[in-house]
Parts: sequence; structure tokens; C-alpha cells
Amino acid sequence: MPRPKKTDSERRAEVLRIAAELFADRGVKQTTVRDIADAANILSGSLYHHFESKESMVDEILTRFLDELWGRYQSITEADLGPRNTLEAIVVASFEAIDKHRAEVAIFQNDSKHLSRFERFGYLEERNVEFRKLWVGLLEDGIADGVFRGDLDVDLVYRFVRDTVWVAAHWYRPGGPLSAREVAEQYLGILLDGISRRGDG
Amino acid sequence: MPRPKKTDSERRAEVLRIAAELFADRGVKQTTVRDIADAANILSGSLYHHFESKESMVDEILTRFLDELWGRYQSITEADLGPRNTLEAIVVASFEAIDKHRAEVAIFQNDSKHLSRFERFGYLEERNVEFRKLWVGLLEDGIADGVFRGDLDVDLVYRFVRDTVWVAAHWYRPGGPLSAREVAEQYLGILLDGISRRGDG
DNA sequence: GTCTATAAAGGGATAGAC
DNA sequence: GTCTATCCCTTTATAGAC
Repeated sequence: MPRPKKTDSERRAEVLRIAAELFADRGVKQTTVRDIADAANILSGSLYHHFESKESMVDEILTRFLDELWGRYQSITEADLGPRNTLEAIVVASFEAIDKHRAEVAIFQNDSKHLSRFERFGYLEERNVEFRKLWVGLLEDGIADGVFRGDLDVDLVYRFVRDTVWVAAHWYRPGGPLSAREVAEQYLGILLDGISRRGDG
Repeated sequence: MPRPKKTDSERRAEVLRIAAELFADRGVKQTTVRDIADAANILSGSLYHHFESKESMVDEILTRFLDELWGRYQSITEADLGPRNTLEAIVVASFEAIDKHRAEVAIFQNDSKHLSRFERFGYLEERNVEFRKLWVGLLEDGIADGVFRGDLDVDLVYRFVRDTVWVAAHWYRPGGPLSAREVAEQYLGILLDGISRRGDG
């Protein structure tokens, strides 16, 4: 029978979750180990029983998140739904990621640029390259198939889509007035058809 | 005849410009006064001849930029061009702001949330409220006039537009392959009409 | 206007007791 | 697993010489 007291690994996971929230809200650099310790109700020295360094906390948070997200994207593209349905599924999956892992998305978005200067975080740039390939390929396929407009600058569209999706992590709150799926649908409505009223209706 | 040597105020402006670039690229907190001094080829103590503090540098950069931008927006809305033309003009003006003041836009986008916690930077939140009013009003007018779709969530559209426009400061480079106006036009094409190929063409 | 020198506070990390 | 105590480096800012 398990002890009622929290195990080491449960406590560890809890501390990492607390750290992720702080990193997301204030930025990694602005969050001190003392901030994390305070929020976890221990002293800063005690953190080092669980983690090697503050850097390793960030690393663990981002690695786990990006592996999961990329796996999700992979399973969507492997389903061969065609450009339009694939795009919709990727967007929905992205908003679901914001819903489930808001802190991780915010950290990825805010601190990637700075972190990827360090060798340890080289995988951030690698992931970005993979994401870009996925999106640009998707847009090009769609244009070739005639489902997307032929006059699009795919690189520009890619950047707009990527940024607009991820930036929602700044204001989206799980349990708020809009579900992840509702936000995704409004967003796809704008991306696919624009905000103008159609001439015929 | 002016002296060939740089005047105090010229040097001051130069240092402030250098600081803005560093703040934009690394974030305000991650940029140390020594970084700024190094880039300006002086020692850190010498900065305090020109400025009261690092904070006051940021303050000056943002105040000046936001005053100019808001003035530009005001003159557009006062021209009464109707919702669609006003929206286009505001978007173009925003991309021109990125073109002319890339560093300032990046600082505003990256550090506003953190800075606005301090009383000194309360105006950041005030400006955000004004921007929001402008955009939401514009979208509501457009829906009432029948130029924008009636099923839009104006708050959501506002956030998408705001974020997508400003986030371009992260990748846009003056003198690159695309001019500010070209980016604005591509962007307006997506926002107004979507990326789908129309049924009739 | 910039430098030398340094104060004062903040921040990451460690050693060993409990 | 957490605390006490502390080291050492970084960072902002100041005082006064040149």
C-alpha cells in the first residue's frame, strides 16, 4: 500500500509544473530559482535535490512538449487526408496543444530564440526547421491541387499561420468562454475564407 | 560652423539607438548595461552621464514610439474612409511602423507584459486599451455596414490581427526581399479573402 | 564625455546538518 | 526531501578623477 506522503517523483513533477507556469508568465530569465522555490514552498537550495540546474528544468519541459507535439503532427500527416483537411487538423491539434500545455507553448514561443543560442537547446532550431517543412509542403501541395490560391507567398503564409496560432497561448485560458476547438474554427474561418462578406451572400 | 565632433545629444541619440537594437534582439532584462556600453564602445559607468537608468532608456524608447504610432492611427481614423479602407490603412501603417521602427515594435511586443507591472510603464496598458477600442470599433462598424462577415467574434479577430501584424517584427528585415507595403498587401489578401481558392476562379 | 574604482543587491549553485 | 549557511559571480548604479 502506497504511503500517503508524496513520493519523490510526484513532488518532482509538481515542482516542474510550477516552474513551467512561472517560466511562461515571466520568461525563463526573469524567473529566479528563488521564485520557483517560493511558489513550491521550499527553499531554493532544495530544488537542487530534484534538478541539476534551472537550465535542465527548462530543457526537460521543452523536450517533452516538443516530442509530444511532433508525434501528434506526424500521425496527422501520415493519415493522408489531403492538403485542406490536413491543414485543418494541424491547426486544431495546435490549439489543443495550447489548451493542454499552455505554459510549454508560451515558453517555446517566448524563449526559443534566446535559448537556441546554447548548444544544449539546439533541438529547438531543428524542430523549427521540421515545422517549417511541414507547413510549406502542405501549402505547396494545396496550391498544386487547386484548393489554395496560386498567388500566395508560401513562406509568408507559413510565418503568419505559425505566429498567429502560437501567439494565442498569450491570451487563451482553458475553461474560458471559448474552447480550443471553437477558437480553431473561428481561426480557420478567417484563414481559409477571410473576414470579408462574400459578394454572393 | 558646427564642430566635426559629435555633440552630447547626438551621442545620446546614438547610444539610445544601439540600446534599442539590443533590447529588441535579447529582451530588456537579458540586456545588461555592460552590453549596451560595449556596443557603444564606452564603459558602463559612462552611460549614466546620458541616462538616469537602464529603465529610463526603455521608457524613452517606448514613449516616443507609441506617441508617434498613435498619432498616425488617429490621423487615419479621422479621415473617415469607411471600415474597409480604414482597416487597410491601419494595417499598412502598422507594417510601415515595423519597417521604420523594428526594434521599438519588438520591445513593445516582447516586454510590454512584464514592464506594465511597474507604475512607470502604466501607459503601455493604456495604449493597449486604446488600440483595442480602435480595432473592435472598426470591426463592428464593418459588420454593421455589411462589408465584414456577420459571424465574426470581433474580440477574437482583434487579437488575431494585432498579434499577426506585430509578430512580423520578429522576422521582417528592412531591405529584405519584401517591402513593408508588399507584406501588408499579402497580409490583407489573407485577412480579407482567405487562402482558399474561390469557387468561381 | 569617458574612465577608474567600487558599493550594494541579486542570482545560481553547493556542502553538510537534520 | 528540506533547511541552514554561504560562496562566487553578475549586474545596476555611484563618486570622483581626468
